[in-house]
Amino acid sequence: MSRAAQQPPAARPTLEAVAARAGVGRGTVSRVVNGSSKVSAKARAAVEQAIAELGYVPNQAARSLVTSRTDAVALVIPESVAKLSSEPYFSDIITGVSAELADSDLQLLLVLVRDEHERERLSRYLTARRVDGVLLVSVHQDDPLPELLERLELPAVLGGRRSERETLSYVHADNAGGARAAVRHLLSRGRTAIGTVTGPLDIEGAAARLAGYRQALAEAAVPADEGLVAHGDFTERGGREGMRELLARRPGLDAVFCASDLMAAGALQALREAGRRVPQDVAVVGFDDSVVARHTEPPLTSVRQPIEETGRLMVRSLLKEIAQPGRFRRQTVLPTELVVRESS
Amino acid sequence: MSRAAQQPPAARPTLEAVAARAGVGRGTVSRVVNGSSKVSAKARAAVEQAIAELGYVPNQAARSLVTSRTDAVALVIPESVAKLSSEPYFSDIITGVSAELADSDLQLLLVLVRDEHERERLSRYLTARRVDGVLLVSVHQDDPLPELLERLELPAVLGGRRSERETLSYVHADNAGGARAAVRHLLSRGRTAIGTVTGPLDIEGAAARLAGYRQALAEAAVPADEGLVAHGDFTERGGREGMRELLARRPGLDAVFCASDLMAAGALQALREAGRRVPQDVAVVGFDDSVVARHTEPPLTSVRQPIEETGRLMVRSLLKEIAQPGRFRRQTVLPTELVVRESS
DNA sequence: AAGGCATATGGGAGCGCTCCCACCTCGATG
DNA sequence: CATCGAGGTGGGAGCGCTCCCATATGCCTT
Repeated sequence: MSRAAQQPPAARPTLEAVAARAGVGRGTVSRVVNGSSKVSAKARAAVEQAIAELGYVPNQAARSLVTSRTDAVALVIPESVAKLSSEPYFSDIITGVSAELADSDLQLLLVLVRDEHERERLSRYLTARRVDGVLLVSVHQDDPLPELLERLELPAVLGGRRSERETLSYVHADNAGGARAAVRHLLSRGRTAIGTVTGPLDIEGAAARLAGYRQALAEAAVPADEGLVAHGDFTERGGREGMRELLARRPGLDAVFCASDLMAAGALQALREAGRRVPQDVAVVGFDDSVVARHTEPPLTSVRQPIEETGRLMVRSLLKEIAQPGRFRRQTVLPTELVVRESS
Repeated sequence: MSRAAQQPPAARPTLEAVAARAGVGRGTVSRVVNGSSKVSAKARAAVEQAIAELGYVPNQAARSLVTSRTDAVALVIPESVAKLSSEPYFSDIITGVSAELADSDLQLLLVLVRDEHERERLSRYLTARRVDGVLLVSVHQDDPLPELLERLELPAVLGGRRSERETLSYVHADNAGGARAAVRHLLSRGRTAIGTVTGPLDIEGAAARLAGYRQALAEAAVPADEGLVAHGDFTERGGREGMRELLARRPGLDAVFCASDLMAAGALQALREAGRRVPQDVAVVGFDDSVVARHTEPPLTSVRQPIEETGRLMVRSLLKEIAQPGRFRRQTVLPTELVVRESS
């Protein structure tokens, strides 16, 4: 007796069981569960009571099998460049995405792609259409994923874009504008020899920040000097090395714009190491206005971009695209804002 | 013609189609796909070729319907306390979990629980058994989720534990030991009036850190002084306020152990504000050895706990529990390590 | 009073898969 | 040479649901 009781972990009731209990047909129960309006008040009440009594919960697999919807979307984060934990960008994206998704009935699948092998796995997964849509952040120029998404006609929204002629939907911050504001700010502080440490230029956002830097200088009629441009990779180490390079090439520089806060933190280290005072000798500006910006010594002036908001908007675009797959691009650009602190 | 070609997005081939093409029965194809050994080499070759030619990918929903496995696990993060982005702990857990999951065929569902309403949703989700297992971090004393997991007999592993008599499987760091090491270190530096800012004590890890602090003092025969204990909540602000409180109550204190780096960063602010030098006047030690520890001024001495490893081990335990649901607890404690920097 | 229409309802068919059982081959055995 | 079992194989049944069509019900129109 006790054996029998413990063996089957309380088989879940089915639609059919609910129908029987409520004294209606399967169709009616299905209609109630899915919120159809074409059900009489009486039938609805009976069904709802039966559902409550039985503790009925729909079986998603069965539903999915017939509707071929999965009620899940994937957030894909290529982790090739930065570690999740050191790059606050990803955490904020996740927060925004999750928050916006909470009101829908969609589940969030998190997929970190570390290497070729894992990308392969993801491709198979997407080909199997195991999700209704995909959010993809930190896209590289030659990333094969966006193309795959287009080919599969899978609803997708990018965080960032591959180029200015992006064919997929995307949401991103006004990187060029933000960089421009940063450099103008440095100019307004009387700085003239302004260097920059870029991010990986195969990410359009990084390229746009470099372009913004150049624009601002050009507007101010400051002659271009490629010796003032060092290439980083968004990491702290990259920032440190980029800064050292700049100092070696142009010892007289009096300001630097870094394409990320993490790199700016690295730059601060290199400057300290070289005995330069910040901001007296060299002013520093970062990008992202992440947690680190407030904790460096001195705290960083930085370009704030609304990352969490980016995640939210990505979801909103994706939901629309899923609702009506008439794939028309939805491309959103969010404004940035300069936050001035002691480093400039 | 062109219309017809564009309408159906290339209906995916089914098991049946593969079987027809390979000239075998459905059963054989299923056996090949699922790696059964009871298939002749010839049949296997034929099936594999057909799969390749047709680009067949199994339909997970159909499979799930009959096996009632979902091939997905959920990582549940209650976001009530800290924001994902300011708390590097979560990012590292995610990284570890995702890495360890990559080799299995399980998908990672990320569920951030912000409020009662979302917890409700999660409960329904779990009741529907939409995942094969659950990873739950940052458990509170009175969190109803662990109980639900036990009731549902859903494989689950906690990051941390509810109490010392935890009945579920868990993985966590040796919090008490880490705190003890931190305080001993301060004692060895000649500090005697050592305060602490605790985390939320309904999290066992935070309580254990406080206990470790007390143990170390007791061992050294330092009389207990409740005036040296302030309560925080793991946030920077909490650390700042806790430190202010301590300074007000015990102006003569010469060291403080904070239960998280973020709180230590806040404490540094309060100390600066009060004109105390670190470490000359007051030594500071944090916990976690997160990114912020390296960026504060001065950089923080901190207790390193292997967070990513925690995530990995949680997954390993969960996989075992899923494989053989004979629910026997697997409880792992990981060592911590003191990292000494300039703040002490 | 008969017909017409909108609204509700029941239930068959079928989604793509795994499970399992019946069957079919062969080589080994008595 | 009949018998047996092990290894392979085909395919029926059925997982729980939605879709859709046939049918029923009630009320308004002429």
